[in-house]
Amino acid sequence: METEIPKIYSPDTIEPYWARIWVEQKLYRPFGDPSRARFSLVIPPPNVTGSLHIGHMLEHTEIDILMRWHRMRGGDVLWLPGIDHASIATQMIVEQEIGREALPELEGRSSALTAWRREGQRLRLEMGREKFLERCWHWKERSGGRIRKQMERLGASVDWTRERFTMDAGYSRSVFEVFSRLYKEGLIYRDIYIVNWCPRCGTAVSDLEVAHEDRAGKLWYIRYPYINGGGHVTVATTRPETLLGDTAVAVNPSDHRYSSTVGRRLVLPLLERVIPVVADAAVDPGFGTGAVKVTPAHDANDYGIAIRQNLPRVKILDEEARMTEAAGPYKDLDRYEARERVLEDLRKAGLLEKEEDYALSVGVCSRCKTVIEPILSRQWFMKMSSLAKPAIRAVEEGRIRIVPENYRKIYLDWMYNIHDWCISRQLWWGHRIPVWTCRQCGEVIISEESPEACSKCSSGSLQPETDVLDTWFSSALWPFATLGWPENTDDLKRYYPTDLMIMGFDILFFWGARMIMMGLKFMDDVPFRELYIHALVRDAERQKMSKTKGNVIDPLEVTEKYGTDAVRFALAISAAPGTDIAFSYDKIESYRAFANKIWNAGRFILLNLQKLAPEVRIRISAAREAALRESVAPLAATATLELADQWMFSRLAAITKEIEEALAGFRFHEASFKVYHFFWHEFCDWYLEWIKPEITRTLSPDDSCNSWANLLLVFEALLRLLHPFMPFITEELWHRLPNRGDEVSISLTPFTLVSQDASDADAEKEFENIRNLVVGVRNAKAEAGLQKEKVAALAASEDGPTSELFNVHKQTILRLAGLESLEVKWGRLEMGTHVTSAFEFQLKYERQVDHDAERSRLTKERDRLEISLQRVKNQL
RNA sequence: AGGCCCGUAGCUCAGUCUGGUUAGAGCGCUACCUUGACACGGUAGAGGUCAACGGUUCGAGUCCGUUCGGGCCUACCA
Repeated sequence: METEIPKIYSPDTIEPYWARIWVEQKLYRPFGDPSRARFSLVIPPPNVTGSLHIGHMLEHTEIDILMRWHRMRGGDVLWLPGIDHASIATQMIVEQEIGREALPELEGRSSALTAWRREGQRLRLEMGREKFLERCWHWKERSGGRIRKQMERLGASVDWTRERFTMDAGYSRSVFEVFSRLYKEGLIYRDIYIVNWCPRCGTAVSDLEVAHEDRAGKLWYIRYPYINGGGHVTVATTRPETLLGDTAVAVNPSDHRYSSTVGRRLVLPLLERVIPVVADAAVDPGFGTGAVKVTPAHDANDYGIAIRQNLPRVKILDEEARMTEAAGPYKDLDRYEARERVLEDLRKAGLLEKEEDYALSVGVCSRCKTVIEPILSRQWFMKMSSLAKPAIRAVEEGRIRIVPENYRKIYLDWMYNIHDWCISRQLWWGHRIPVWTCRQCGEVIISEESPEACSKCSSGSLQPETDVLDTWFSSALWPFATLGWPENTDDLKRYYPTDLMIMGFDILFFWGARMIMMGLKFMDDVPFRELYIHALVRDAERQKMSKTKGNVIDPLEVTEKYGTDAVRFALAISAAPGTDIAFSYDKIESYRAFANKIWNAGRFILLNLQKLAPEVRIRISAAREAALRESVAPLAATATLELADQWMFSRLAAITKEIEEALAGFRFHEASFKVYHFFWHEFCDWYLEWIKPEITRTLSPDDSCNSWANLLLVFEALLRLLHPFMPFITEELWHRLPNRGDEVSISLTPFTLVSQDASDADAEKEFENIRNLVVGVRNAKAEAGLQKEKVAALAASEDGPTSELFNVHKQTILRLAGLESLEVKWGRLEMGTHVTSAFEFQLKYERQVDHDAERSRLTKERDRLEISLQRVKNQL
């Protein structure tokens, strides 16, 4: 009975089927078995803000390849999935949604987004905190579900039973615990300090959330007259409007130009306030005039000067970046209107000395691109220096290995220069800071639930904190909070520290560094042992993908069009560590072709299997299976194997090892390229062609079926080798192959890659020698390069090479190439070859009817095997 | 102001860590093949002073230095 197998592989029915089965069967729960090698990883939780983009798909593909690989080697593998609440990003999106609902008529207009955001923000305040949070949770359900669907469709082998969300109850408990402990230790404090304020989002943001943009600006030189006449001091500034908040002019104490000026008093232009000239080492004498205006409330540097010099702080900008009461006549003006007015007035007063063009880098909100305003504000901070120290040591001592290595230095540089972290946000969506302040006595109460009364004075009048924590505060706890901390759960004991973390460079500081600090602080151990930084996916022109440029590749769209396996493979084969990926539809198409190639190789085997007479038995003996598993010395005694089988078995063992090495080093491109090339150009082009006559032959029950047994073993091993890269098609074909219980039996266990872990050391060595003659050349080089005298002696002697190793290679070449003799002279190997190409002549030789043509070809090859002594001699 | 990455075939990229095979792949291109797994295929082929210069080495795409071109990151640049 023949089953119809289509000529073209169609992933659109097969992939969703397996995706569903995998989830339903909860296949990817870890064993929890201590006798197995543990491998755990917690997912970098995607933001609930929307659906996954192609960068996520790359990240998940890389992780999934490793997870499946470790699982197939018998490991106890945990990949824990989850989602991040993404405080500021989600709040913005939900506001925007609310705005859109209120103003549907703006749909399609270019200004719609801004208007919706503004309206949404207004409506949020109107509906109040509770209602708004309901909306956010509603959004979370929708978006979280979408993300989960996408990951299932990708075939991500996560354990859904352990899925976490950064705001679920248990997780929030961890957040509270951490906050409370850090507060009690004095590592979290509340203070008035200069913070980065986004006037549009209405919240403080951390240094990391400020993006820098180069803009053309101007440097204005302004005269500040002495109070009692007799000249002026000129200062240079890029922000003249902040003059209104100046409380001093500062110079460097060692700047002789100003030594007599320090201590004198000036009249602040426009406002006529009297301000002193102070000396402070923070002033760079080389900038501008060497004298700098000091605006303590709106500049972090100046704030430092103000503290040291005991200067007053005048806040002239409010939280919407409008001028305050303190700005006198400029009150209520926007910061840019104020700038124009101030300049105009200075000009009129003759105090504007000159202006110069000046390239400045201006800080903008990384969310909404609004220019950030440094503002003096009361916020919560985390002290970082004591937390950073162990995190620096962990990386320096190699307890965490960062790959690629250049990121290690970047990490360390940042950690050495770390500043305190502003952790409070004036937002609603997120973990509310668990603090109440007594209105009576000012006592600060840390509590998970709303307390009844002040613990100190028993007053019932408590002021709750309204701010929430920076999203990254909770993310920093991810590796242990997801495993149940602060409870000492079995999962925590078994799977912490995790073995690996994979993330993009963009969140190394936001997240990676902070996880390391928090893990060391609360678990007294690193959160992960290796940190692999993956590349960015760009478009074919290496441009960043963005919706506005319209060059995004949507994972759902390409997955539907080409199949998940093809997209995964295209991503994996492009993923060279440290290099961004130029991604294109062309690429995906060529790996769809690869999937089809795999399909058709399988189809060929299955069709011919069906044609066999029912009484024909293919038996796979343990010895044959062992030959495949341990085929490290293919040319040794395994006499039952045809040459082609020996070759195939040896190549399979070699390539498996190479792929495993590549995966261990996160060289996904290398691993996938190897499996691609091997499957197509060695297995299909050579082996399958070689074995074809045997496979298509009509067999009788007396036939040994050796070729069939070999082919089935090899093909099945190849499916397993391919599985981490292309899980769907390999799963489908694997299930179509004859199984245990059928007459034709394949006894290799399904979840073991062919591996050479337990190989005989001598055999391995011989295999290495034979497989790669290049190694021999290297060794010859080492002898030649390092021991010149010895080489000179060798070169002088007529009887050629004396090296044992070299003779081995000579013999190998002779045997493989089927040559009668070979002239070998000591020196440089002109033709490099290895077992593949040697076997290729042999295979071709035997396949060709035309022996003469092949003989001349081999003669040609032999000529290229000539080793020339001349060069070495000349050089010596 | 520091730091990082990239420059290899017409295009997009591997290969550089660990120097040594005839520098590879995909797409595109040329010729032939609709052959019983696969035209999303096969066979054969064209196409490369590996950005430039200098150094180390018996040997450099690979290591070191300089320059040019492109991109990126960090920073309390007033």
